[in-house]
Amino acid sequence: MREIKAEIIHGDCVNVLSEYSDNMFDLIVTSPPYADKRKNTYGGMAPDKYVEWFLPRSEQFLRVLKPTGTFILNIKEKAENGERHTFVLELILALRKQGWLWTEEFIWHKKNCYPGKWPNRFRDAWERCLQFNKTRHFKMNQKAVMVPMGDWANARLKSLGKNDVVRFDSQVRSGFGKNIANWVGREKAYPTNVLHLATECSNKEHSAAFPEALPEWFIKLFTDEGDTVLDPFVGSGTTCAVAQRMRRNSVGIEILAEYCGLAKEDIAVGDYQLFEKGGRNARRNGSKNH
Amino acid sequence: MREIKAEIIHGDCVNVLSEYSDNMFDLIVTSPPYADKRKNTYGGMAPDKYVEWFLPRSEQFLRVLKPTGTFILNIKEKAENGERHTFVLELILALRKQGWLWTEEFIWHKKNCYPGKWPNRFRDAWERCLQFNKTRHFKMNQKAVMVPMGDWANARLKSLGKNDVVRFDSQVRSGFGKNIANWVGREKAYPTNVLHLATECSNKEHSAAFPEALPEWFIKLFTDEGDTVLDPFVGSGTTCAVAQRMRRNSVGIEILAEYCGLAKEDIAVGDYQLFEKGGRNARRNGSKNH
DNA sequence: AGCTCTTATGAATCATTGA
DNA sequence: GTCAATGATTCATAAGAGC
Repeated sequence: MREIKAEIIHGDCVNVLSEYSDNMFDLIVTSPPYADKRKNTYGGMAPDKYVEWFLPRSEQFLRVLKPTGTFILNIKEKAENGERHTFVLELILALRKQGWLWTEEFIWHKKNCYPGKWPNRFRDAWERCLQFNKTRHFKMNQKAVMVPMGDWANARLKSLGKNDVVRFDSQVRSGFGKNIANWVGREKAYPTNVLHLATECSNKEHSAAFPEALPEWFIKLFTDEGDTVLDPFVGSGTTCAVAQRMRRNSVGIEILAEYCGLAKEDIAVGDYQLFEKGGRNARRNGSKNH
Repeated sequence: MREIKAEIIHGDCVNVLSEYSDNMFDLIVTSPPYADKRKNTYGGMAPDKYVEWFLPRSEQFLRVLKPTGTFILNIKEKAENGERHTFVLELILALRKQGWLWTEEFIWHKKNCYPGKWPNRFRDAWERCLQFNKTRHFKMNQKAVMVPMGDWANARLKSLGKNDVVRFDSQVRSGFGKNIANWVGREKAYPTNVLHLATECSNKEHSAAFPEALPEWFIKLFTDEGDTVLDPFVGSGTTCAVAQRMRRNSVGIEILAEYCGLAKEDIAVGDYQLFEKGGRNARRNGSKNH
């Protein structure tokens, strides 16, 4: 078996990537810091400056991505003064001008979105997962995501517990998944461009930007084993941990030193997890269990 | 009981609305012709020209909508040459320049979306429902659209024990205090900005732009009984039929005569009036309708 | 195992207060 | 006034504990 490498690099991706050659990566999947009024958070920048800040970075992404590669950008605009901010729309337009193709917009439906109540707004339960490409002919393994539950379902088809039905329904939302028994021997269904995932609510001290299932899904869809994944805003290292577990090489870049430390721990545990064949949650709490 | 009126008017909404006074409508909800679909029937509306075509119409919408009213625009860009077209993004930006507030973007998740398979694209299972307003203080009846609560509340409300009010400590972190008193006597929760509705599989010959549940939801949310709803691209009349059933007055405008006929059938005899653009004079098509 | 019940918590938003 | 910080509101999910 070939060795799988996962690197976490401390620095600003615009600088770090400038030292990489062209056409290195098969997939870029990331959840950049959102524009925010609060200056003291993660490098917080004003929404008005966001596009200007992003473009030099995406220029590097465009260069280091293979022609058959894909760039997935998870982002959502905040409400401000009663309005949705338009910086994401402007970013899409600017990226197209930069040379990207705006291939698709996936919706991540956050089933357990943040609570709250306001006089003229409901809770925000979705985020954008924007797909950009360099060419129309990119790699896409549709079959890899045909079985939403993966090996898990095959192992459990015999028992047919209540939870099996529930989890299947929540993944597919297709209306025909009432009973997992119907699924046996049936032709597998392709997913749509709407992803139903819960955010992770674990007892951890630091929060991941997105749940592991999100990068996992895109890595399955847009890469093969042995390919190389980049997350230029890797945060606590979720993307690299998932990539390693799935036997994809990965490079994660993070500007905040304290996150880099966490990210490296995550990889180490993930490496161990290769033998476990356990779920995501097992890996999260791995240190407790072993 | 006051009488509820439903009018279907044959004509182009930009002309028809010019004869209406300011501030007439409480809600505008519509699903306009998509840019690339009915190109031949609507006079060559290429995506590139869409914004230009739309703005004179939305200028009328802005004028005839009450300050407390809401404009809901159901729209989705199609994929063309492997890319999503950007005309909807450009439209949002243009509408803001025109004076609209872009208050929210609801996602309509189409549970049973159109089947099909493509080499590098999954089925499109969602559409945008863009919410625009004239002011920040618009009418919104949140209680009217509440949904059954998750199961956890049922069990929870019986016990009402202990530290249900804890987490109020609220010193570190922006964690919520959970004040169980807010749940007493409640069986329903507020929805989110993601709508899960199936498309309708009716046997009608025309293709319904949206299922009845969609205008119904927004009419519930943004109007009271006796209010007045406008659909400037009413098509087969779905919006007016729903409005009448919910005891809201409505005006539907449609440029295609054959759709006007269908719309007429949808509305109970005696409760609707069908007008021709440009006045009540008997004209060429008048005999067909009356 | 397989239930139920308990508990923790998350890329949120707005009105108000303070500098 | 303009901008930043604080307080108030709230629900789906999963881990863990108990039976």
